[in-house]
Parts: sequence; C-alpha cells; structure tokens
Amino acid sequence: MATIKDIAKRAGVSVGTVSHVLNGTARVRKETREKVLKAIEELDYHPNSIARSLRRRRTGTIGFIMPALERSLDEPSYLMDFIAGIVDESKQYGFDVLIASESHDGELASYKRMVKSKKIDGCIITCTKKNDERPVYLLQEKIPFVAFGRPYNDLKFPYIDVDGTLGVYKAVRYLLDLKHNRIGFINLPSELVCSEDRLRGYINALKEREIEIDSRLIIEGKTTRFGGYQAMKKLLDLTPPPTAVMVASDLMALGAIKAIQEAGLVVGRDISIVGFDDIREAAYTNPPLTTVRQPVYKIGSLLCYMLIQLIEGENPESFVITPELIVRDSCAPLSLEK
Amino acid sequence: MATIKDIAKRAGVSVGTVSHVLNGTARVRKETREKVLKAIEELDYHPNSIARSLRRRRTGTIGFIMPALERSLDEPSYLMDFIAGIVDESKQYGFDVLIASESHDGELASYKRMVKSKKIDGCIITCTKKNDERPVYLLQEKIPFVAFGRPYNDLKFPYIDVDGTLGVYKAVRYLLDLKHNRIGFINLPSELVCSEDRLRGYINALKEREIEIDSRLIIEGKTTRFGGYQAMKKLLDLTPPPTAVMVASDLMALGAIKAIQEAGLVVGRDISIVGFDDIREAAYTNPPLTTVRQPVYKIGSLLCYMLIQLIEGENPESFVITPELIVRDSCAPLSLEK
DNA sequence: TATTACATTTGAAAGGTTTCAAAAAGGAGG
DNA sequence: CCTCCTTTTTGAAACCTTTCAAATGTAATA
Repeated sequence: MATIKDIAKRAGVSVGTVSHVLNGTARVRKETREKVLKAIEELDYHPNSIARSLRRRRTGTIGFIMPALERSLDEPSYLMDFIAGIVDESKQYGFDVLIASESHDGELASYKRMVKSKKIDGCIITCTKKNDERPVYLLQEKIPFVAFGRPYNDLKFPYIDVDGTLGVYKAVRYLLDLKHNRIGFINLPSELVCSEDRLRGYINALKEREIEIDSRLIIEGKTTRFGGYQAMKKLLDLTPPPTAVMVASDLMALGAIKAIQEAGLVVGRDISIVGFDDIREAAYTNPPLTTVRQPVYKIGSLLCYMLIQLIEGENPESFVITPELIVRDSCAPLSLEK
Repeated sequence: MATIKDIAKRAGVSVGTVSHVLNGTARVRKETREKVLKAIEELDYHPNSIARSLRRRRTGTIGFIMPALERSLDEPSYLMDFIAGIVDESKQYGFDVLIASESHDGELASYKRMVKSKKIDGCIITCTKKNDERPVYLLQEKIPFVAFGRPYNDLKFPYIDVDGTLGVYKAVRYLLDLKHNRIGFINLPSELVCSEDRLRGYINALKEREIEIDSRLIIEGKTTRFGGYQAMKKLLDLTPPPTAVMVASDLMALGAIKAIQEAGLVVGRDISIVGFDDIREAAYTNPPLTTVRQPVYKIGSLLCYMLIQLIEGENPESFVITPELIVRDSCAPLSLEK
C-alpha cells in the first residue's frame, strides 16, 4: 500500500512537500503540486489516518455510547434516529463515529475505555440522570462532550434539551380543553433529569385551571413498553379511573394502549392518551397517537455539530427546543364519552 | 498524560520491558514485572491505542455501515438489534465498532473511506443485493469482512444467512393448513438477494399442495411500512382478494395491517397475515403478528465473532440458520371467515 | 556584482508504541 | 576463575505522518 514516501519518490520531491500539498499547510509551486497530485492519483494513495492521528493528536472520531437504560429491552425507540443524525452529520465534517454500549459493570467503564485509549476526540451523551457520573468524569478529564439533556447539579457543559415542561403543559392543556378534568400522568423514572421537568408541566397545567393534584393519578414506570403497560393497569384500577392520560414517552404509551385495549376500552373514545417523543410508531398505532414531538434526528445532528465545534476550540451555544404537539386521533372530548 | 516512557523511567527499566509486561511478549522477572505494574498503577497509565495501531498495523476496530435501504424512512427495523449484537460482542474481544452511513453518492464511497483510511481491521455488511459491488470491492482489496446474507454470483466469503425459503415455506404451509388456498405474497424488492429465496418458499409450498400460482397474487414492495401498505391495497383490489397474505418483512406487514384496517376488515378474522423477521413491534400489533423469526441480535453477535476470527487469521465457518414460525393471533382458519 | 527579500523546498524530529537482534546478567560445571 | 548456556533486559528501528527551522532558489534592488 502506498505511503507518503512512495508519493514523494515518484513525484521527485520530499515528503514534507507532499504533506503540504495534502494539507495546504504551505504554498507550493503549481507545477510541483501537480506532480504530487499526479503521483497520488497514479498510486491511489490515501493518507494513513492512524499515523496522522498519532502525529496530530486528533483522531477525527467521536464516540457515542448507547445508554443501557434504553436498551433494557432493545425496544424500538428514538435511539436509531438519534444515531442516524449523529452519523450523517459527522460525515459532513469528515468525522467518524465510534459506538459502544454501556458496560454492565459500572456506568463509566465504557467511557474510560474510549477516552483513555485516545481513540476519540470527544463524545456525545444522552439520557442524563440526576447525579450522573459521566459529565463529572468527562469534565474532570477535560474530554470535549455534549449532551442531550440539560445539566443537573450546576455542572456546566454544552447541551440541547427539549422543553419537557412546556411540552407536557401543552399536551395537558389540550386535554383540559377537551373537558377532561381527571387526567392521569405516567412519568419516566425519577432518576432521569427530564422526568422532573415533565412532571412540572403536568402540575402547571392543572394548577392553571385550579384543579387539585391527585397523587394517585401520578405514576412512575420503567421506560419500556411494559413499564407503560403496568402503569396504565394501575390507573385503570382506580375508582373512578382517569378519563385521559398523559404518558411521558411514546414507547410507554404503546404499552398503555395495550392495557387499555385489554380492558375492553377504546383509545380515543373511552379514554384519551397523549404520548411524548413522536417515535415512528406513533403514527401507526390504532388510533394514531397524539403526542409531543422531539425532533430526535435533528437533535442528534445538531449535537454532533456542536461537539465538532467544541473539539475545534469553539464555544457552541446550548439551547432548549420548544416541542410541538402533534394531534392525531387518540383523544376525544369528554362529553362524547358519556 | 503518561506514556510508556514515563512508566519505564519510573520503574527504572527500558520501554521494551514495559511493553513486554503489557503484552506478555517475553518473560520478565517477577520483581521487574511488579515494579512496572506498580508504576502503571501509580501514573494511571493507559496505552495509546493509536500509537499501538500504527505499530501493530491493527486497529482493534471493526466497521459497520448502515444500509441506505433500511434507512429510507429511518423506520424501526431489525437494525438497532443487529447493531447491539455487534457492539456487545465486539466488546468481549476488546474491539470497537465504527459506524457510518451509506453515502448517497455511490454505494461504495463509505466503504472506501473506511478501508483506505486504515481505521478498521474489517467490516460487516448486511442487506446484500444481487450484483452488489461491496463484496467484490472488499474481496479485491483483501479486507476481511463477513455478511448477513449469502453470497450471490459465486463469490466466496463468510456469511450467516437465514433460510428464507424454509421460513416462508413453513409460514405458507401453516396458512394452507388453515385451509386458505388463495394466498397473497408481498415480497421484498427483487434486487435483494433474499427476496428470491423467500419467493421460492412460497412457490414450493403451493406446488406441494398442487395449487396453481396466480402471479397477480405476488407483489413486490419497498421495504418500508408504506411499501407494505401500498402492496396490500393492490391485493385488496383483486376480485376476489386473497384470504391470507404472506408478507416478506414485518415492517411491511405493519403497513399491510393498516391497509386492511382501513378497508374495514379485521386481521385474524377476515384476512390472515404472516410476517417475517419478528421485530419487536410484531408482538404488539393488534392482533399480535404471526411471523417467522430471525434472531437478529444473535446474528449480529455471531457475525462479529466470525469477523474477529477472520481478522486473526482463522477461517470461520459460514452457516444458515433455520428460522422459526412464531404463531400469534393474526391468522385464522378459512372456515371461520365464511 | 553583491545584497536583500521573498517564495519554495527540504530534512529531521516528534508522536507512542512494538519487535528483534544483541547485550547483559545469572547460574552451573569444570 | 573461566566457559558455556539460559534467562532477562536493552536499545534502536520501524510504523506513517506533520511540522518547524533551516536551506535553497529566484527575483528585485542597490
């Protein structure tokens, strides 16, 4: 396989010159450049990126570690879209994406491996938890990183977040406008940073209408379909059960729908459901799910861009995205149900 | 950050010795080893894998490129499971996974980039097509690779495949046993190697029962939910429409179910459906989908293992997996429908 | 012609490992 | 104490780039 030396020899110049042609790091006479380019073409030379990384102290690779949480059942979720966003964007800048899975032994093991081995220039984290060790570690080791999800405990790092409070607020207000006044809320596990935000949206909406919060209507479940299924069962056991339910993730909403169907009720007639995420499946449930959209692919690609900025020494701006309520057919006015 | 030199200095030995301790490439006296290990511990030293890769001419990284086909709509599909299988397995052997997406400009561009840049030791391909350029290229460049899907055009490479012919055959025979005799078949695009196999299974099953093949009942669709939806519409327009349909992918089956529901029919009563893949959603459709299971996570991890063997100079055995029919509730005997 | 300034090119070091031949150390036998 | 053999350790080359100071070439100016 051709190396830079072969090119130098063939073009009759020094390796330094070839390097300059390759990287534009110095002026080189036009004729010389052309000789070099010709040799490169003829030998089908491609720089060895490993050698390059070693010398430059930059690998052109970013890391992403699949959160174990989302993979508990390897269920369909936003993850594939998110990764696609990262990968597509990274390509624009000549970066590659190294992917790993969270080790079962200690959260941090994978990050340490990635970071210490020097294979990556920075990484993207998602699904931030309260008291998450990862940002602390990455900050301390001075590894560039960006996160999907806002910082907790006054740590400082670049992030993108979706305004979960606003999203849930919009959704619940929508249910209230449909005359529902006994609205359940199925939330994410409280260890997740975003679960608190979403709960606040629920509370805000109810308070605004001066509806008393009934804590029995608020249930926390695992982030899986089954988690939603179980939570919904509990809500259906209440007397009276809620006439509408806000579910903090679509995946859980799918489980909730199943629970409702099993109880012989019809979603969108007997009981209204709103989800959160707008995963692909949401448009295909029966009835199609009304939900709060998080543009996950976009967030993936934006985060990737931010990370690359950070790696290049710039200072990307963090921001919060305003989610949109996507109205489909899983909700109906209360009056119809009577 | 500590380098091997720092360790050598601190332990009072040469770098060569440290390297030997690290890799077990030579005997070193117990005391010496302990001195070295102590220094490593104290300085929290981790070998720089880039330097190591350069010298060893091995990166400890394998590549996977997301097929554009499956991503046309980034729909949930087997891909996430497949990747998880690869990533989890690679970890066992200290390999990392580099992930890229297929370029729109020319199939091969991503592979060339990965391969030529020397970032990977080998790669995994999936979704092989008839006249696929990728295996040809990889073979020619002598890049170790393994494939999910058998070779076409007498190329030779290690692969794992699922016996699509047998899978479809089993499924169709199951429908025949339920007394259906007008069975539709929605197939994958014919450019895919596996589409032909699956069609053969359909034909074999019908021939065995001496049922004539009606070519109007065989439709090819895109590998998306919408593709299945469109194909099903066409089948429903036939007079008479089929009483049962074999769909060559679950994702397409989801679309088909939607089309059936829109036509006011009930899946599992008015019309029977069998899918192929057993994606996560299959268990959650209404009614749950009877389908042919491909153990995708397992295939991902097995392929990963095979690739690593290949990289290490061994000669992994290719094989074909016998798929299993998972019976759920989307099929009913013909008699009931009358 | 000698001097200066500038554009272009070069050579070698550096980046952090592995590996191999050779050197050093240690032990046994004479 | 010397020789021979084995075990352990060493030093330097190699992997392929980038980069920087220095060298060379060229043209313009005095």
